[in-house]
Amino acid sequence: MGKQTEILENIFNNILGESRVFRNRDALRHDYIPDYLPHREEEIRVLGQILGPSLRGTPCSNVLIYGKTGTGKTAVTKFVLKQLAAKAEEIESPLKVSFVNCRLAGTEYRILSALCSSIDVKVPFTGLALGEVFDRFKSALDSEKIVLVVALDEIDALIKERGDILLYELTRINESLGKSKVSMLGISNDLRFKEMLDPRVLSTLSEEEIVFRPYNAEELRDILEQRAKIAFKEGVSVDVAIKLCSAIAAAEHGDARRALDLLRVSAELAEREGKDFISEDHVYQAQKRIEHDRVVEALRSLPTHSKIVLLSIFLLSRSKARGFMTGDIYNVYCELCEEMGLSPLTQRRVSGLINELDVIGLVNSRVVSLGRYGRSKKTMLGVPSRIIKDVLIRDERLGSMINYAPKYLVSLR
DNA sequence: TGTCCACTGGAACGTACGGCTT
DNA sequence: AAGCCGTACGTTCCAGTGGACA
Repeated sequence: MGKQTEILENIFNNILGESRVFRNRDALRHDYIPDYLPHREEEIRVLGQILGPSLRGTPCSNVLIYGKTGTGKTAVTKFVLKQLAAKAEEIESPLKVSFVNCRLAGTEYRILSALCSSIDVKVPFTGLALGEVFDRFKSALDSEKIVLVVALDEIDALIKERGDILLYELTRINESLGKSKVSMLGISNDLRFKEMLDPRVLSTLSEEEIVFRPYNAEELRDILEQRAKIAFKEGVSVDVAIKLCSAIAAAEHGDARRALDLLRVSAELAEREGKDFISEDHVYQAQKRIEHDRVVEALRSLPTHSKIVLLSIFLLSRSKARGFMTGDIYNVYCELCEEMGLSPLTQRRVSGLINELDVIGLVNSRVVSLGRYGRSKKTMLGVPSRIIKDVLIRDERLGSMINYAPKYLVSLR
């Protein structure tokens, strides 16, 4: 066996073999649903009471669930739905449940097709008119008696870009249904979501409301401790790490997802070092690591023109100025495009791309007024320029432009 | 006090695409 | 095969605007 083969063999064996730290790594993933959710007894009880009637074959009230990310909305909902479905099977009730993440689904079409597949209706990936899919959904529902509980996770994503036509249709579906009934459960982490909604939809949808408060540090600690028991081997010392992880996450938004990620990555770092304890230092390293990975990933998956816009801002930020007007960015952008033999997008579009970069957090921009000199957006990098350079320099087309000196910049002085 | 800059951001529209129905 | 559909990504057009300057 050659030396290199041996090295790889070792690495693989290490990964496949027994971990010194983990017993069940999945327990730290945020999509893992434990059989007990600490500090959410009340929410589970209330949701159970609301959905309960559906077991008897009568439709239940529609519910709106609010709360910031990582407050357990999705976990509680999935937990309750799972038990509901199990109970329904036990007593042979005509109840079906369907859970759709609107943001992941992406489009109205795919949301509808997910709903269809939950009642065993096959629809093609694309090609059908929305109305056609909706009709199939309805007629399949009414072909037998079904009580369908539909959970729409991240429902705000559906409204924001597409308006509430689909939601409107869904809330009114019961009126045209004979035997079957549909109940809806909307989950949103945007509290302003209600304002964007058609009042008619809102009143039907929010017959009941549940608000999920963020977890505080102690509650987060309980959650982490519970998961740690499942995830880690006995004898692995994690108490310090758990304390720190929950403190950090509590200081941010009380986000359990964040806390779990932190703990998992810290543990992976410890594991890689061959340690059987997780230190505070591991947690701090993990914090940096998570942020770094997030940025790198966001950066890499950017479309070409967004990258060029970002590169323009990067090049501009080499001058000492702090924050750049859209006009300046656009000029540099056009120059880069020409240099690379690409036709530039319009300024309107670039302005939109800057907004998108702002949303991801790669840049920070705000609208400022310069009085006589107009009104524009002032934009600066939102992440260390080092990272941007490191990623862009590896880019096939953009790598060579990283040291380009824009003529426009020179002409400014 | 009004003017007017340099944009912003909404809205309507165009085009390309994959993939269905008929 | 033709025709239609939803989606993604752009363009074109334009009304609206905060505040420095005359």
